[in-house]
Amino acid sequence: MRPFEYLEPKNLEEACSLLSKYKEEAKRRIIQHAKKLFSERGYSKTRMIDIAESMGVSKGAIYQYFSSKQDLLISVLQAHASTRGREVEKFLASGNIAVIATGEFFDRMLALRMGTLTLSLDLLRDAAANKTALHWIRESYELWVKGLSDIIDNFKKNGVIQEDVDSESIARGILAIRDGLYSSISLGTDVSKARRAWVTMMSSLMNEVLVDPHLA
Amino acid sequence: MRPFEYLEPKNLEEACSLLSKYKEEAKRRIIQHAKKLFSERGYSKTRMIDIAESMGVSKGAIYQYFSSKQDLLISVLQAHASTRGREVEKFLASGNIAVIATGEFFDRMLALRMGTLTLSLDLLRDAAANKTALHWIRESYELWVKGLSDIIDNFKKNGVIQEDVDSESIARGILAIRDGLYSSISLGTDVSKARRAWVTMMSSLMNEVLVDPHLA
Amino acid sequence: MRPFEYLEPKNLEEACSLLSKYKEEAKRRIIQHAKKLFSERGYSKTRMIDIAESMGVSKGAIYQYFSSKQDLLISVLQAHASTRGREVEKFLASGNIAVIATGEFFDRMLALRMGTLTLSLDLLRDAAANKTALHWIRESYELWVKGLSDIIDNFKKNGVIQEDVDSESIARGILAIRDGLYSSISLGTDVSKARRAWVTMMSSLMNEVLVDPHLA
Amino acid sequence: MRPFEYLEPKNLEEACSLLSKYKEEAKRRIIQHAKKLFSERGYSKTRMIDIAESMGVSKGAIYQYFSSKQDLLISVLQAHASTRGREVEKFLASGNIAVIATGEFFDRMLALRMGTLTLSLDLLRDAAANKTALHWIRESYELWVKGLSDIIDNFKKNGVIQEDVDSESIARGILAIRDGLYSSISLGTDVSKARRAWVTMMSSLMNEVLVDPHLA
DNA sequence: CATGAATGAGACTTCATTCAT
DNA sequence: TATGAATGAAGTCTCATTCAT
Repeated sequence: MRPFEYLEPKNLEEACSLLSKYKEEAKRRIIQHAKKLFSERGYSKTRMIDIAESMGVSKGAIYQYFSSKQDLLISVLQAHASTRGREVEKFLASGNIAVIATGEFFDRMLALRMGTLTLSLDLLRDAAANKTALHWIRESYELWVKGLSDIIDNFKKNGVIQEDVDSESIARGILAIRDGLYSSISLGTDVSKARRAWVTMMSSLMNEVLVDPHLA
Repeated sequence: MRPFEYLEPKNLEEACSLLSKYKEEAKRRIIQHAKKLFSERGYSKTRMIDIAESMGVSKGAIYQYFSSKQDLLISVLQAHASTRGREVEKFLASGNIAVIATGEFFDRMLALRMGTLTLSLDLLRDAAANKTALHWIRESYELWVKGLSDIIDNFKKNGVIQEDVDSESIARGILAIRDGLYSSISLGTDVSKARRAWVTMMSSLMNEVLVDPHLA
Repeated sequence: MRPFEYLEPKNLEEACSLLSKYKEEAKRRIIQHAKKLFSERGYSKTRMIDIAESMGVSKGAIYQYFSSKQDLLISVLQAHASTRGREVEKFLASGNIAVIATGEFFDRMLALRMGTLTLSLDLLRDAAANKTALHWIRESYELWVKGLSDIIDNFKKNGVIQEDVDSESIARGILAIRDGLYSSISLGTDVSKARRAWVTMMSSLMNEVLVDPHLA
Repeated sequence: MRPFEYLEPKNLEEACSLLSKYKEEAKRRIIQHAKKLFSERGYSKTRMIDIAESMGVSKGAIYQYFSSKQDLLISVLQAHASTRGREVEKFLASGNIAVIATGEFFDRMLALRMGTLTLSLDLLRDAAANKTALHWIRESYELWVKGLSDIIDNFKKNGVIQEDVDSESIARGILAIRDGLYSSISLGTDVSKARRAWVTMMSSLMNEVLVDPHLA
């Protein structure tokens, strides 16, 4: 069985194009399934055959696209990092800082973060993982910090946030609450309780840092 | 080689007592070393021989004290849970809420938390782990939440903290920041940056919840 | 290397059929080799690698067909039990009771019995073996007893054997001689001496139980 | 704990004597317990600690008397062989051949034979066992054959048994029935059924070989 | 002489990876 | 390109044996 649907090409050019697309899509699907399983069970406890079976293909098929399990992990993380880049952009797009203190915001963010933490920690402990992948993880975390800091700085310039707040520390604090609450959810905490904690903490924070807390 | 030093007994009674203590101590030391490695490398990636070699004994020796790797993990977690209980007590003993917003407090807490997060997530994904262990982890987390909530409630009664704050949500938020910052440290963030973020976040929070913020 | 020869399929249907046959045959061959070694060396002293090497494959290959050494033993016994069923049928097919007292009969029977005794005793002592396997062994032994008893009863009806003989006891006695002589052969007794003992004992028995001993 | 009771010596000579006796007895007890377990569970599946625990001593104690598990097995078999010699003697002491065809005789014989067969087969398959032990087993089996043959020959001389019977074959046949019935009992056959088969077979045989079958 | 903690060779089993089809 | 049987390195666990006490 093929990991991605096969379309009948009409000529050589289209055949090449379809093949290329096919391979692209096949890789994407493998990464998608691998990410799901790595996040759920952890890297070591996920077998290549688990990934293959979750897609309905054979083990061998995966090796057509990835040279090893390590390579697949790296690809999963790469894909993750680029997704994150887009997450940050979306985050930046939001015009009003106060939305951060809402339950909706929490839910949306949670969905994006899902699985990332365990994935990152797994790779981190894998001695065999190459330096590049490690670098991506760290860099992508700092990307978040930087992105959030910049937003805060922007709001400072616009007079929405007070001049004297430590943007980077606030950014790190917000991300920490996100990750900490996510971990607690992994450990069994109700999402509703975590959401409430988020709203409470963010509301307090907004009260402190906003020039005009009435906006929050 | 013995995993724990041998002390010369003076009589039969003392010999028996020493033997018992010896086994106790041997178990404790194995748990200690296992905890360190499980935390650093993860459960799957830590081999029994790694633990044995880190203690300077053979792998067979470990099996005198623990029937399997799983059993050892459970014991590590049990030991962890009981340690946590004591942590909560110490935490409760601190009289002044405002110390929470200090770097010293952060450092002390970090030391206690070291290794817990990764350990917990690892077990969580280990399908073979028994329900009891899972229960301990969740329970011990909720113990923290409860302990912290109670402290906050106490301060409310004493008029130190405002009546209308949501104690549980604040407690969850504080623990989330702790865990999130710890994770970021695992991922490579400087401890100093994490500490600054902690102090910033906690100071803001104190300003919000304390009746008389000047105390903070 | 494959444990069983590969045959070129002519079409898809045949390919599927061959694949299925291939796996069937592979299992059969593993069982065959395992049976030989278990019988010769005993279950405990036969390593999985011994079986694999005796077939010219790697030990991993065996685990594609059997989930554990225990599982393989069970399968060996199952195969044995079904073979025995066929033995009993062949035995029943023989029309003349007197052939039982011949050396040829002994040789043929010995070949069928080869390996069974030690195999059975081995399993019997293996506490981990499941009840089902134990049941098979016992049942297949009683199948022999029943089969032989029925033959004797038939000969009683036909007036060949005297009415007052205890069919079941005679059946058990005959099987006991068979097994006892086989054991002695295992312990080093010459086959020729065992064969002579068989003929002597069976001739005596026939003289006793036949209505007209001249037939013997 | 000591494997054999300790008696207070009164002088040096007595001390030496007691020590010697003590060691003798300790060996005897170990052999006794080892024989029981080897027979029940088989050599491979019996652990040194099982033997030690069945006696209430430590593993180390056994190594004071036997250099290895193999050595212990050899000793068990040696002890067995010498016991057998005495069995044969007792057998010879019985004056009346016809008692052989009784249930009492069967029961007595069964008790003596218990465990021997599996023990012998176990050693036989143990490649590491030395040639001497193998020789003992075979020799002791032939000792039985010879002993029984001699008795039959004696009865021939006394005119109790017919002159033309093949003593050795009859002897082998009788031993085969004994061993075969014992095996069947191991496999789950009722002792009562086995006993009845024995009596039936032996009665038939006596009828054939005795000069005056009325004695039987 | 007895003990039992420690050792380490060796067995079973898993699973990433290869490769013939 | 897809398949899945075969491979074999590597990990867990057992247990005979040693040896300090």
